[in-house]
Amino acid sequence: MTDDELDLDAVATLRGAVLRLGRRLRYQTVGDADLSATELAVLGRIGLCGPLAPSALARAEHVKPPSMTKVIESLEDRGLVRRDPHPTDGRQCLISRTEAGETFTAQTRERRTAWLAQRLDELDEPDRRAVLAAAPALQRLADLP
Amino acid sequence: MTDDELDLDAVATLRGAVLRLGRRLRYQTVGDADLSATELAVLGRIGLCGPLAPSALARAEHVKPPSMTKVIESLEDRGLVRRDPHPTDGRQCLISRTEAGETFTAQTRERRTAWLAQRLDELDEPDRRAVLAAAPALQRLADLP
DNA sequence: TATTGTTATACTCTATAACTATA
DNA sequence: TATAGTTATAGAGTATAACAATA
Repeated sequence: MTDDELDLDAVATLRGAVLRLGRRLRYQTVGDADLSATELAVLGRIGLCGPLAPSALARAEHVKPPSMTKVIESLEDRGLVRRDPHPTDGRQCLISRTEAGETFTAQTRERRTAWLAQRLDELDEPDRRAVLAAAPALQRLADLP
Repeated sequence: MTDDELDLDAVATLRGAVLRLGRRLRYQTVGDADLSATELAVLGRIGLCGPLAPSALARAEHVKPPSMTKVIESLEDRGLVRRDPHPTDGRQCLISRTEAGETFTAQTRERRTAWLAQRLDELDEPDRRAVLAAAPALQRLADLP
C-alpha cells in the first residue's frame, strides 16, 4: 500500500464495524429511557457545544426547525432543558440543559460506556489495545467537518 | 493503567466517536431510492444472513412483525426483495433479495465506503494508520454476541 | 427585505389488538 | 392450542407551508 492510496478493504471493514457497533450502542438506553433519539442527541449536543439556538440545534441534528421546536418543547416539559433569551438578538433564544438534563446525559453516557467497556473486556489483549489506541484518531475522524 | 482495568476515558472517547461516525455514515445512502433506515437494514441483513422469514427479520431489526410486514411490502413493490414459500412450513415465507436488491445494497455500501475513505484521507498519517490498524479488531468488537 | 421561531397540517414509521391460516 | 403472518387502527416523529416578530 502506497502513501497516497487507501486500502479499500480495510475501509470497508471499518465502515461495517462502525455501523454495527454504533447501532448496538444506540440501543443501550433507547429501551428504558423515555426519550426519542433526537431528544437524546439534543441533550448531548448541548453538553458538547454549550447553549445553542433552536435553529443551530436543528442544523446540527439534521432536522427541520419546526421539528426542533417540538423536541425542545418536550425536553422543556420534562424539565431537562431551559429556554433563555438571546443577549443581543431578540428573535433568537438559547437552549441550555437544566441540572436534571445534565444528570440524565451523564447517566446515559455512563451506561453506554459501561456496555462498551464490557464488550472490550471480551476482546483479547492485542485487539483491545489496538481499539483503544485508535480512539483519539477515531474521534478526530468523526469530528471532521 | 493495569492489565485488568480499562481506561474509562478512552472508552468514553471511543463511544462518542463510534456514535458520531456511525451517524454520519448512515446519512450516506443512495440518494434517488429514498429507502427508510429499516428498509436499508433489511436489505443488508439478508445479504449478511441469507433469506429470512419476516418474523426473524423483525427480531433482527428490532421492530414488531406488523411493521416488518409493511417494510417487506415496500421493498417488494420496489422490486428489491422477493417472497418465496417456506419449503416445509406452510405458515412461513422466506424473504430474499432480487438482483436489483443486491445491486442496490452493493451501491450503498460502495458509497459509504467512498465517503469514509475521503474522510480518512483528511486525517494525518499516524491517525489514519491507527484507525485502519484497528479496523479488524473493531469488527470483532462489533460482532461479539 | 431577510432571518428566527412558531403554528397548522399532512405524511411516514412503528406499535397494539384483532383476525386468518397452518402446525 | 400455539405459531406465522396480515389487517385495522392509533400514536410518535418529521416535513412543508404559512404566519408573527425582530434585525
